[in-house]
Amino acid sequence: MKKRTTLKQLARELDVSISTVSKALKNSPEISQDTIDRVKAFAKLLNYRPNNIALSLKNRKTKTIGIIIPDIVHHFFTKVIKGVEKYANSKGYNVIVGLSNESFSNEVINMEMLANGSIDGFIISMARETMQRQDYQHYTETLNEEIPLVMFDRVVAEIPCDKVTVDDTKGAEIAVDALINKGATKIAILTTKDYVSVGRLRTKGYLEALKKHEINPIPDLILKIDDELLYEDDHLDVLEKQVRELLLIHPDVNGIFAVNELYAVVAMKVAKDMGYEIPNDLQVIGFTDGMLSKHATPTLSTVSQHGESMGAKAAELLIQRIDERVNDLPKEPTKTVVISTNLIQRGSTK
Amino acid sequence: MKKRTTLKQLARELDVSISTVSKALKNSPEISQDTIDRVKAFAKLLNYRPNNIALSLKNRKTKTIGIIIPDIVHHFFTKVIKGVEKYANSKGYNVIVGLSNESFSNEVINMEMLANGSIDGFIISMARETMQRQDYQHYTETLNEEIPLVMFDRVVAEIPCDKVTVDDTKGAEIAVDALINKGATKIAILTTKDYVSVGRLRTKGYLEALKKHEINPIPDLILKIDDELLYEDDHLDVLEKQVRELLLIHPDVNGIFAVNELYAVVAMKVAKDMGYEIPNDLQVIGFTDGMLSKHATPTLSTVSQHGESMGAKAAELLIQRIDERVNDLPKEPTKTVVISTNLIQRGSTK
DNA sequence: TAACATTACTACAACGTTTGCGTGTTGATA
DNA sequence: TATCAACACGCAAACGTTGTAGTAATGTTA
Repeated sequence: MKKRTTLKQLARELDVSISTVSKALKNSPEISQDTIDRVKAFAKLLNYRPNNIALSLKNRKTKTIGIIIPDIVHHFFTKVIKGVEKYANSKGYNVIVGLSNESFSNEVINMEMLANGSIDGFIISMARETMQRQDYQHYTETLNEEIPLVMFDRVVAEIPCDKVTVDDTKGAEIAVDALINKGATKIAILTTKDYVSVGRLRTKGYLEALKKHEINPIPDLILKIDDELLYEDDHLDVLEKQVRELLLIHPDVNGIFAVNELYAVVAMKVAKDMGYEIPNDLQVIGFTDGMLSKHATPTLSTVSQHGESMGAKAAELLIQRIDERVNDLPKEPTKTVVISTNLIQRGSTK
Repeated sequence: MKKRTTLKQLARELDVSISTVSKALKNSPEISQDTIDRVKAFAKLLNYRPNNIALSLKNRKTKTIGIIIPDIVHHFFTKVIKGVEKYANSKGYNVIVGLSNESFSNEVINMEMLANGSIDGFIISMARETMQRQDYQHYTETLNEEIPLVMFDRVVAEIPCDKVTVDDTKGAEIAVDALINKGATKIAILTTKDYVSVGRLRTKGYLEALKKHEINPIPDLILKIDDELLYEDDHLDVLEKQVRELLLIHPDVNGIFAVNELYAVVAMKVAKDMGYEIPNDLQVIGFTDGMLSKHATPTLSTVSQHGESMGAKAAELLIQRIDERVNDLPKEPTKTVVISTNLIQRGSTK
């Protein structure tokens, strides 16, 4: 295997010491201009570039951050990665991606693979299974080892770390509020099981909006769908069936709020099939502004989560913590940054 | 900053040498069972884990591969990453992601950041700007340094490296063939400018299918859209306008083949607006099987690219090359693996 | 001309591992 | 009681850097 150019090689060929070469390349005043020029010329000739791994070892930091997400085939997470990457790159950091695939053990394994010194800190959104098991040991261990950790979107209060979330409750409330103001009187919600924090919080926002308008919530109209079927195509028909049943029993539903865009799109499809006209008979609002929302028919009004901002913010918080740690600065208390949502009005509402 | 447990610490506290600790942890026969037990117990107590960076330095390999893609907010690339990650992880590799954002300089910078020893090899899909400029110096340099490189999807013949592509021509041909067999007689194509290899090749397939059926291609029906507006929302209306004009001039078009799903979905939208009924008046087939295809109305028939397989295959090829290099095996000639496409029939065709 | 400052380097340790080889201590054998 | 394995461990080098401290060879000052 051909070896890359190293200081040692340059030193040997130029007949000076390794330190001289190192210093010359850094324009150290200790070295004569003459030598500096010679070294630099030769280094360029051999296309020398310092070995990052050696630097990481010496400096005890890798300038790399790890991001662990449940699924990459997902517009929201993808936006977050983009935000992380942009910010991280601007600070000279690289980004290494781990996919938990919604599995607890994958999450643990991935974190362990990276916590061996490969990264300076983590950005994480919990796997579904981790939320279900409520087993957070790997997070606390990471923190015990003083590896900084920032959680986003799917967070949990028990872990004392910086967090970036969306105001799920508020976002949902605003969406449902909008539906009501646009004339919807009987509003259903398509949400997830309660262990998914975002589903729970958005349901809360739904209820609060109803309360504000003195509408009594009807349990039938709250459809808690098993999150597992969210991205598995085979199960989408289950979702369809449930929505169909809902509309059969309550044909006068004239508003639907869905906690993600896929539920919303599926609901629109079922409703259209059943003869509803959107938005006249039935108005729909989703959550997360992705490709589907933009290109559904009709286009879907939705609560935008600003994934890219979330990613950038998470990266910012993480890098701050890394600096704090590396420079032995006093520890700031952990903070939770809430990114505000906003409602994007499109064709599925009046 | 708290330092992580190292062999040195264990050695000091156990009052043995560093080598003894290292060997004990590896169950070396040189070390007595008694010592092995003591060391292991203590190591577990202090939660010792070997420092990956030090290992990387020693072994001269990082067990990390870099993937550089033009855009992560894109279903296809996301699928590829997933495939890469899965395969790489199964082989003990990590994946570090670089985003070129379709920009040449970003691509170069990203590669340089990683080529400093941070990764053992690259998996790359070219940025649009790189294709336009046809400047491949950074690829050849990488190869000169003997850093293995695998290109996928957007590849270029000039670079002597392993490649993974889709049979774009064949895939397009099959799609157009299907349209014709289903009764379409006047078929338009929505494609990209020619510098985008996939656009060019798919157009070729379109022409071949027409030829096979002895249909004369009509230049008007070949719409070469500037790829730049593909993911920039502001420009989507330009696309819409072009499709609308096409249909106004040629109202008897009864088939559309689009080289990606977004073009297809937009075309369907315009056509529906203009009163076409899909698939009865007009049949549509797209390329790339993403979220949009599955959830458009009607659902979109499409040529599936099998992104995940492509990613897995690319990773496999790359890791083979890395092994080859590390173990100084004789160099296999470079190969190009073509992943076959298949046509998924859905609601937009009869 | 002895003492000292300056210049231009080199040596060395350290970051955390692994591993081939050397070595001191046993107990057994001749 | 010398000789020799076998055993259990330590030493040192190596991976590629950086930075501190040390050192020759000059030139400058008293």
